[in-house]
Amino acid sequence: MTSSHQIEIRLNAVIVAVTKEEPRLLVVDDAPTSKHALPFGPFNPAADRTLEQGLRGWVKNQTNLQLGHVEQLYTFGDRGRDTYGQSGSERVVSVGYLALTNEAKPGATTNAHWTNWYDYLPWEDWREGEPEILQREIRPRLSDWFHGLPKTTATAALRQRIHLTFGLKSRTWNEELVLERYELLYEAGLIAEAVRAGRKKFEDPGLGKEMHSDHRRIIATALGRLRGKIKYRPLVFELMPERFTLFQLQRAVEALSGTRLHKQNFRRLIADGGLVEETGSVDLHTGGRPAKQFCFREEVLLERLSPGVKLPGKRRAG
Amino acid sequence: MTSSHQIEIRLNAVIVAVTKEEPRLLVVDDAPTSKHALPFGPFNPAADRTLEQGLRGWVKNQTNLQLGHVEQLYTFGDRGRDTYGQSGSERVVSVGYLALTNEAKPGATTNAHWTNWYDYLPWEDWREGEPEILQREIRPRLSDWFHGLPKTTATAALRQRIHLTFGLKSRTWNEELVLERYELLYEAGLIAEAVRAGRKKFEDPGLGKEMHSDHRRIIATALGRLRGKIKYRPLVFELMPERFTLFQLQRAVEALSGTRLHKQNFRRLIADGGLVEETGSVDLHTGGRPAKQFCFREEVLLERLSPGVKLPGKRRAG
DNA sequence: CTCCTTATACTCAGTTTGAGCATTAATGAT
DNA sequence: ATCATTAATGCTCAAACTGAGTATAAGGAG
Repeated sequence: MTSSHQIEIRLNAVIVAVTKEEPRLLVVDDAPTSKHALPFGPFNPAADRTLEQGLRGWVKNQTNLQLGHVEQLYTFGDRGRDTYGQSGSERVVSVGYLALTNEAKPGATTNAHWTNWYDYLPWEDWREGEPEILQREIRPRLSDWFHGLPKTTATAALRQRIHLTFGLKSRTWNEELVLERYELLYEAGLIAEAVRAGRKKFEDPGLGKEMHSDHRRIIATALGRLRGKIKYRPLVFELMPERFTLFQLQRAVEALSGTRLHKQNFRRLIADGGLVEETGSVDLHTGGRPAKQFCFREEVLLERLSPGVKLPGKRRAG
Repeated sequence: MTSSHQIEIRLNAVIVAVTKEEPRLLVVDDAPTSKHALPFGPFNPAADRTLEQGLRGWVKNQTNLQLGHVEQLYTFGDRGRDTYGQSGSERVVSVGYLALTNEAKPGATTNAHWTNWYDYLPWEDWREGEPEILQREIRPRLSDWFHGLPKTTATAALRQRIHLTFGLKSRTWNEELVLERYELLYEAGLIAEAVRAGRKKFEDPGLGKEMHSDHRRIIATALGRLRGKIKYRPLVFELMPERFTLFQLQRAVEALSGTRLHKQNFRRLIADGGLVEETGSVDLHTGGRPAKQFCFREEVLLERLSPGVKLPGKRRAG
C-alpha cells in the first residue's frame, strides 16, 4: 500500500502577459528537441512549504518576473506524457499553474522568451473573423477522420461533439472550449504531439506549432480557464498597465477571448460594473477624440462577489 | 535539480450522492484519531496509467460503487497537512477528486459509510432559512476575532471579505463560496483542524464536525465546485434515479446548493432548457396531484454547449 | 361531493442584452 | 480658420430573460 516509488513532481507555469494587444506566453527552448516548452521547476519537498511557493520560488530565480495572480490548473500524470529522459520506474507528475504578469521582460538567466499564444492554437483566434485554418484545414481533416471511423453507437455523439466544440452547425463559437477542441484534434491525430501516442501519421506536421511533451495541452487548459475566469474575476487588470483607456482594456479582453466585442456595450458593462475609475488623464494618441484613462477600482473587490468582465455581445468579423 | 525525494502521491475521493433529499458523502473512520476521513488510495506509478485510472482502480477495489462523473479538484501539497505517520523527509501530496454516484451502498470490504455533507459544513445549508449556527456562533466569533486583530491597512479588506463571503451586509448569500468561507473560518481559528496549525485555542471544539487532516478543506473545495458546475453541466442527473419528478430534481439541486428555489421558475428553466423529457409515467405518491416523471434527455448534450441547471431566483426561508 | 395538497400553467413588470444611431473632441489638410 | 476624418462617448429601443405571483388541474382523505 505504501507505494513511494520514484516520483518526481514538477511545477509547470503558463505565464501569461498581454502586450500590444496580443496574448503572450513565456516559453523556453527545449534543447534536445528544439521545441518550445513551458518553463518548469522541481517541487522540492524539503524546501518548499507549499506547491505554490515552490512555483513562485523557481520563477523568481529563473526569471525576474513579478507574478500577479497565480492559480493551480491541473495535475498531469499520464504515463508516456514525458517520453524523454524517463528511465525505469521513474514517473513525472506535473502540476500546471497559470500565472499572470504585466512585465514583458524575462530575466537574463534563462533562455526564456515571449511568444504569441495563438502560434500554438491558431484556431482559437477569431478576432479577424473565422481563422482561415478552420475552413482550410480543420473542417476537412476532421471530416475525413470522422468518416474514416467505423460506425458505432457513439458515432452520432462524436459528430455532435465536433459540431458543438467547433461551432460548425449552430454558428456559435464558444471561446471557452479550448481544451475540448484541443483534445478533439488530438484524438483525430491532427496534433503533432499525438504522434507519440500513435494517433497520428508520422511526418504529418499537424495543426499549430508543436510544443514539448504535453505542454500544448497545458496551455489549452490555461487559456480555457482564463477565458472563463475573466468573466467573474478581475484578472484582466493584472495584465494591464496602471492606467489604460477602455478601448485598450477591450483589446486585452479580446486578445484573451479571441473574439471581437461590441464597443459601446463593453463600455457600458465596465462602467456600470464599477470595475474602473477615471484617473482624470487622457490618452491623446488615439487618432480621434482623446480617450479618458482609467485605472482598476480596487474597491470593487470589496463590493461585489464576482467582479469580472462579462463579454458583451460578440461582434461578427473584423 | 533532480529532487526525487520520497514523495508519495495519494488520490483522495470526495464521493457524493444525494439520497432522500440530502447530499451524502462517503467517509471512512480513521482509526488512530477516530475522525472521519476521505477514502484514498495510493497512486501507483507502476500500475496506473493515469491519475484518474488510479483513482477509479482503488475505488472499485475498496467499494463496489459505480462512479459516474469524475473530476480532478485540486492538488494539495502543504507541509504539515498530514501530521500523522509522516517520517523524516517523506512528503504526501494528495490529488483530490470529486466523484458522483447514485448508488448508496458501499462495498463490504471497507469501513466506509455515508454521512450528511452538512455535518461538516453546517453553515452551508440554508434550505430551512439561515442556519442557526451562523447567527449564534459564527457571526459573534468572527466578530470577536476580527476586533481582536491589530489594525493594519488590510483590516478594511478583511472586514469586507467577511461580509462578502458570509453575506452579512448585502443579504446575498453566494452558495458557491464554500471554500472561501471555510478558509476564513480556518484563519479565524474557528475550525478544529486549525489547532494543528496553531491558529486555534486548544480544546476549542470548533464549528462543524472535524475531519482527518485537511479533508474538510477538500470537501469544501468539492462542494464549491459542484455548486458551480451544476449550473452549466448536467451533473445532477448522475445523482438522480432513472426517472424522477421535477420536484424531486429540484430537491436534489436544493440539497447541493443548500438553498430553496422558486418552484415554478425552476420548472420553467428545466422544461424550456430541454434537459428532461417526459417518460409518460406519473408518481402518485406526492400527497397531491400526481407528478409526471421525467428522465434526463441525453440529446441535450449534443445540442447545447453548457446544459446545466441554472438556479432560478432563490426563495427566502423555509 | 368537498376540502386539502401538490403539480402545472400562465401573467406581468422590472431588468438585462444586443444592436445601432447620434454626438463630441481631437487631428491634419486646405 | 474651416472642414473632413477618426475615435471616444452617449443614448435609444426592442427582444429576451427574471423574479415573483396568481390561477387551474388532478389526485387522496373524509
